[in-house]
Amino acid sequence: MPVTQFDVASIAGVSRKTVSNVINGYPHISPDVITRVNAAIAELGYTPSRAARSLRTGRTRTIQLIIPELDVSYFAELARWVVTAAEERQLAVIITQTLGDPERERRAIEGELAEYADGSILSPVSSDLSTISQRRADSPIVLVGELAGGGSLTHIGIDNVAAAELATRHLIDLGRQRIAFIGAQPDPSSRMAQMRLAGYRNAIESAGHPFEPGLIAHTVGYHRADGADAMHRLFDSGLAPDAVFCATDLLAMGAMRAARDIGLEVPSDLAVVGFDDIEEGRYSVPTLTTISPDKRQIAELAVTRLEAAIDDDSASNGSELPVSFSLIRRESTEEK
Amino acid sequence: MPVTQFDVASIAGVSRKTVSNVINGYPHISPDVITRVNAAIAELGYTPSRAARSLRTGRTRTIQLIIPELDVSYFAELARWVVTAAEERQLAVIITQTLGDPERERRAIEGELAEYADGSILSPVSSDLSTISQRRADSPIVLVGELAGGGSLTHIGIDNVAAAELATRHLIDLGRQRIAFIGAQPDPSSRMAQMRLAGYRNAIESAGHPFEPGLIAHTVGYHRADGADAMHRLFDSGLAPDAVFCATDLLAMGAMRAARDIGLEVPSDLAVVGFDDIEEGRYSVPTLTTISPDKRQIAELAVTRLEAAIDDDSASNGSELPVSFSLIRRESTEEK
DNA sequence: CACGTGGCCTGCCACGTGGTAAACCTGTGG
DNA sequence: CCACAGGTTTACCACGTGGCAGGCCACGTG
Repeated sequence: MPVTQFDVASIAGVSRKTVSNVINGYPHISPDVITRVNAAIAELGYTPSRAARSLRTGRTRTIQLIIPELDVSYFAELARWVVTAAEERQLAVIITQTLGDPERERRAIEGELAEYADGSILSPVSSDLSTISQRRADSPIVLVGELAGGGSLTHIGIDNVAAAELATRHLIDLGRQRIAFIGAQPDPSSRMAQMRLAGYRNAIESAGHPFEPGLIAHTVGYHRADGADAMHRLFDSGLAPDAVFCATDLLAMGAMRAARDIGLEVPSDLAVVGFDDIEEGRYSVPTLTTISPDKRQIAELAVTRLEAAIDDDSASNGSELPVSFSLIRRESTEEK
Repeated sequence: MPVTQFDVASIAGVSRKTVSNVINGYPHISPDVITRVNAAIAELGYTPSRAARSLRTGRTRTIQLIIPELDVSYFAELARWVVTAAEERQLAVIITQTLGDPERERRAIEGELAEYADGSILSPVSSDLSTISQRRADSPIVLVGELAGGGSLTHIGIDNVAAAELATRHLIDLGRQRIAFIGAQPDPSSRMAQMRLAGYRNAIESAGHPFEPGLIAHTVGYHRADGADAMHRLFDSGLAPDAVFCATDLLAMGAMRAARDIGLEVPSDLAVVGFDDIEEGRYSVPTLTTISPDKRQIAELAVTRLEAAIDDDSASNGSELPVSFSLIRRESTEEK
């Protein structure tokens, strides 16, 4: 049987409401009563009922984090900082995985949990934004990931096109001639892949290189295995790239592993650049040059903006919050 | 303004309670009413209030997963499967990070969230079990990780001593003579480190090797950086190990990276075995031999047992559920 | 002395739901 | 034609909390 404010009140010798007032910091309470109530709370180990409080106030102090997969390093690191930032603000975090499935994503956005949570942070996969902004639930949503504009939603993320361009130009500056791209998606709804590919293409073409479709390797997902597969296919095609820009660090890890199996030396035979700056790339052999988005900042901003939108409904206007990024040079693109 | 059963009822032309009955599958309802109520629910997009339902029933269908750090691969993978298993059972998962801090761990176990959640899955760090079993909150707890017996709590995990012994014996069987251990902890409350060290020692001594304290490298944590530090220290000590068993895969990754920086070849100069079988080790250069606990099984068992303990209070007796493990041989311990 | 004034505390209500038990309706047998 | 049974629907209550408004008391002022 849970301890309620009634129990505390009877021990402290006050009314139940006074206990509530003490807990909520109501200004006009005598120091004596405050002491007695707090003592009773401590004695009984009273904990407010989250359910009752939520029912009364309409707030749950819970947010939902919707990501594709928790064990993909980028999302794990992002989740770490989201949970950390939320804890500082006394918010609980419910994590929902979409597994890249649009239907799961839709349920996460429109379902019971979205209604329960005060707000959601969504790392979208494939949903077009129209679905999102037309949903019934009225709790705010903050989008993290690609800065896909247009909607009435707040977006937080780096400029993917510019970042991909920077990464590719780095390879061009190294003097590489045949620069491949790993991680293109046949599905045009994957904005992330589209934007990173666009950045790659910009850099290639503005450097006067020809854009060769044969150097674009499509992948099913963004895991290590996909990167390894793509690398093997690129090699088998006979086009013999001397550099590759991978849409994610995990793809790059798989690609580097495959390169080694093929007998290519990284970076001398093949320079590799990734995207995400997961910790793994700081210790891999060789260490991985990559685009580093400030994940901690993304998480902090997302939680901060969400909290603002929760406290003040009008704050949920669709703003774009750019986050800084940088190119981290490591062994995988050292000069020959 | 949220849609409630009243709104549904007025559209369907029935009482509010009938709506509740339809939702909860009460047996005696005319097909006509069921149809009308369901139509009204769909029309309004009604979603039951989690808060009100929780207040009434005392159940939240939410569990808490308490782990040290979400971005440590082992926990990320474990969390993935916990969330997956929970979703199948319509349970929401709140993730709390302890960051290895006993105080945070205590709060997670005794605090408001533990009370709110129907139960918690805890990957303990340093708390002695007495604290846990004497807590006030009465929601069940399932421990995952080392099988630290004794308490009245359910434990799920592999036999750490036997697993560590198997890993170390593998190095012995390779003919290695000076086998180091990375990941010992000065704090004796870290059962995980103690058990894996004990297994290492068992294997060393039963093979007739001397147990050399100089080959035991202590670490502050279990991250890649700690492994790298430890490797450098081992090398600087002049003891020149020809093999090392690391308490976690991340330590092994750091150790392998440091070995390379030092100029040691893995596995020829130094064989390395890890523990956890994180995906990274399947693609690293070299790939990592490791102890593979069945993380998916651990997660499934944890969620299953927790659900059982929730539905039936008597099921929360302290049982020990062993999980299978195996040694995965990879490049880091290939024959010279 | 009477009357505010303001600090302190309390009673009442509603949030949305599910359990309990009673009311209703329909058809059947005496 | 009435009583009864069983299926169907409903009224009432409680879960634990915070907002609101009002009551009580001591003190200072006219």
